[in-house]
Amino acid sequence: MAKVLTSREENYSQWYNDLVVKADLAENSAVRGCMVIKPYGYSIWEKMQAQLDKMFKETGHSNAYFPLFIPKSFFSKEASHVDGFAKECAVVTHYRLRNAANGKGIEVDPDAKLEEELVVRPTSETIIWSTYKNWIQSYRDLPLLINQWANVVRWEMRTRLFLRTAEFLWQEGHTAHATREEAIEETEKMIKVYAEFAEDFLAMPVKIGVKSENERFAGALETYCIEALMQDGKALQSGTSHFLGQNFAKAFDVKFLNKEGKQEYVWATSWGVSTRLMGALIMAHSDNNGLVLPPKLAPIQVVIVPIHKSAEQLNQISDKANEIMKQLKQRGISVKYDNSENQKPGWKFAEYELKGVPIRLAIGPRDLENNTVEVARRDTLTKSVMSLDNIDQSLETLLAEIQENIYNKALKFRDENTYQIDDYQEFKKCLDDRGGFILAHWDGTKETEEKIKEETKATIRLIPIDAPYEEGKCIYSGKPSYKRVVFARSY
RNA sequence: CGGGGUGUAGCGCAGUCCGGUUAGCGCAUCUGGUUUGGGACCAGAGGGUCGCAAGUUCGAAUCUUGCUACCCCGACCA
Repeated sequence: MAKVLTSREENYSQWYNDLVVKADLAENSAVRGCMVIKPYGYSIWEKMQAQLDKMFKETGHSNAYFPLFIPKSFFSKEASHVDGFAKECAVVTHYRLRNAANGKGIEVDPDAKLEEELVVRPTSETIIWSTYKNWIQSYRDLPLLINQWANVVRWEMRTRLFLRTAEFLWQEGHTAHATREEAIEETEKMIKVYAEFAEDFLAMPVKIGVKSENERFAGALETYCIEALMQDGKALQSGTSHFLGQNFAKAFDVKFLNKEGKQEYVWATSWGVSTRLMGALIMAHSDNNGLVLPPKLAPIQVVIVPIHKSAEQLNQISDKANEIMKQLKQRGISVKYDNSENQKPGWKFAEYELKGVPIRLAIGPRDLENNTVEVARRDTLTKSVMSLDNIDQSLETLLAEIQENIYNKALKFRDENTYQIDDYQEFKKCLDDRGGFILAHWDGTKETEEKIKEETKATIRLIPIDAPYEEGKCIYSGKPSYKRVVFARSY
């Protein structure tokens, strides 16, 4: 087989880059740091969107849309928020171009300078809370549960397709509540929605927890997150949910009249997942033959490849393929029949493996005689021959099995790469040799976390919310600690 | 943003050091034929402002300067 991918063992990041491009998911664009998401990649994103959107609606949220541009002054209203984002904001300063004086090309018209510069949103808390001020007067207006699907811009120095790009697509939920308790409950509810989505659809096990102060979202009192382990032993933050307290309510003066007739500041949350999930999906499951997609997110779940010598044979195979397609479609299974003459079957086999199609059917003259079909699984790369009787039922079952198998494989990998470590030398050695999640004691101080980061490049990925009480000593300082936190090197 | 590398046909590359016919090769594409159970074969054809812009020169893919994009390593971040 012709080699199209760099192998994981040879160069993991090159493997990732090759895969994104060769599987037709995305490519770099003419704009620095920005990607073009190609149709095949975008259709995976659309599947993610559809499912998440459904889950948001089920939990009572409605979609809305807020502007891309945010007046600069809004940004400075919440001090820690501006600190967090100031270094990576794109700013619009002018609103007009003109023909260049020398007659060549165009230039920014210096006379068209904006009175107030506009920040291209890196996130929308400020524009949304300035709006919520007008929407909220009474406790009867609460809770306010809004989500928006949008693009945001963070001017990153170093970008990688899907994992970190200057512009990316995401959803951001922004909710307003009457009480602290209710807001915390919302924050926790949504991180659980993300975890459920990651596990059931991405087939990717995640750990849930809260961020340390260092890693917390700028402007939040508490940041909950889900973290997944990639095949190279690095962690990937895959979703965050923030309890914002009353910080934004105070910054934008959003108050409500409670049942007792008193003015109170509103309690806030925000939560988001992005096209980074595409990166997670790729790095969680794929192999040296290409993408491995969980059936629930695969744009094509079943592909049928005909194998024939004569045109007459092809006709017979096509009849059979059409029958199968009809049955599969009735079950809501997406299926493609690739009868193109351009490529030989072998080429097609490799191509659909590269693209991660979960099941491939091959039908040839032998199958016509025996009323069978050759079924190849992408997750195990195994082939078997199945009867065409009830093939739709068999394949539906197989898709579910593949979904489960992919999850179990990822779970096994994560468990095998999660270590309890109590010795700092061993901690460092583990990071260098194997990576993975390291459960270790930490004294709870910022200073210790920063020292560890400096010396090992590992950060606290999360503090588990359900960690058992366990007396121990901080791996770095030796001070007392009562639960283990999760360390890892991360993306 | 710092250090290093790369940019020549859709893709992968040679040519650049040491300037000089008409800029090559493989894959892909198109045409015709033979093929088809794991990336087929033969024959022919099309496709290039050599990343962009200046400069040096009789002459630039090749030398000089600036810019730009991508890749790798750092710092920063989802």
